[in-house]
Amino acid sequence: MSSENVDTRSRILEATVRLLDQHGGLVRMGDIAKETGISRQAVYLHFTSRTDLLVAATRFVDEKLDLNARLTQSRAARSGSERLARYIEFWGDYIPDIYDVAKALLLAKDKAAAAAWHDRMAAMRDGCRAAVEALIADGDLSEGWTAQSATDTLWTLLQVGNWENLIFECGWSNQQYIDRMKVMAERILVK
Amino acid sequence: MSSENVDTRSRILEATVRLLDQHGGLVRMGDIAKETGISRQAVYLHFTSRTDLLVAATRFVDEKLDLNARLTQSRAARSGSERLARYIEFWGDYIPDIYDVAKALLLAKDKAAAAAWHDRMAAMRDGCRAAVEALIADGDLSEGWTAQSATDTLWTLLQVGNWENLIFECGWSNQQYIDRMKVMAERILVK
DNA sequence: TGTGTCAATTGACACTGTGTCAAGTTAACC
DNA sequence: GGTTAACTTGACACAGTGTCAATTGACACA
Repeated sequence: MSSENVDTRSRILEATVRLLDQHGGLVRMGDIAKETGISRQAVYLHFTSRTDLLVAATRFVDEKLDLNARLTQSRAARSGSERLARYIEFWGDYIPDIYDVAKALLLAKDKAAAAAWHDRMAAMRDGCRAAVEALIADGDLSEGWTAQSATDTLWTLLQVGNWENLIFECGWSNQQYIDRMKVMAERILVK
Repeated sequence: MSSENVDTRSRILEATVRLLDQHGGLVRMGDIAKETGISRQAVYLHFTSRTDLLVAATRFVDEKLDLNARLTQSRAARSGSERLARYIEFWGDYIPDIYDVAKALLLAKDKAAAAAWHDRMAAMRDGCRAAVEALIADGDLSEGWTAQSATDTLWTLLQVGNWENLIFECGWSNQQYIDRMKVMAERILVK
């Protein structure tokens, strides 16, 4: 039966996430196997490659987080400016939850990993675009921006690398990240 | 004599920069040796490790660029706001010149490479801090920022990852990067 | 009671890239 | 002619990924 199969697969994913949260990035297939309590080769019975596993791990974490529920606040916003603020809150709450796994994916430098990362970032960009369009609908996008360039800007502002820098290098709290990011986005984009 | 030595060393560095500019990041020691016209082992007679070579390559490029000359405009600025603008121009002109080499250093994930990158970023932060302090001296730093948090923000805004995203993912020209970055920094930080 | 299936195990192995080591070559310099 | 230093050649250790083949053990079905 495949229920045993699915179970092992989940155990591998859980072990992967656990290890990544502890050691960030530098986790080997052998470590994961050990943590799961199976042989290294057994991991390859469930995932074709390390990247495949990492991609599955990010999806696995996403599923637990119920992103749609988290996004309702932003989607229900009644002004563009509010939508922008709620989206930044969503994102600021989300990053810490996926950071370790996402980071590992980013560090894996093969093409499949890059493509998977690209996909995630494209999805995030859609959220930025929606916020920018809500601003435009209100006539609140400030001078000098097109929908495109404003989306580019917001999207870039919210890059994981910026969060990483502000949290780990600058020592900001996550709340500071969210609050100040809202201020920045507001000042840059809102009329 | 060591002049032959120095000469070979320079040829290695030139070959390294050339290859990194062409193929970005994925350049092996053997490739560099081949491009230089020497054996792979000879490279190790001049550089103790790949990271050592990459660090030397960034310095090598820096030396050619005469950073002090490029920075005089910013340092001579007569207002905080102008200093900020000139610094962003300096940085925006600088990144394209070192991007490929810096990127390779960033991709090398050992500790020495991380430390070298950290140093470069710390130097860039000093420039940000100077601009922020010039703003403060003019009484022009906008509400809500301390010298520290404003420096954090500007520093983060100017991260290479943001340039990379805007140029390669969003398709901005370098001039657009500079102009819009000035607008952003101004709106965020200047009263 | 056997038979087939499927997950998992074990151990060997190919491959890539870094870095090391030892012995030998080449050329310049005295 | 002999010394020195840069360089060459080829072999090798090491880490980590991914592959392969033979085997074990459990469970299901008949």
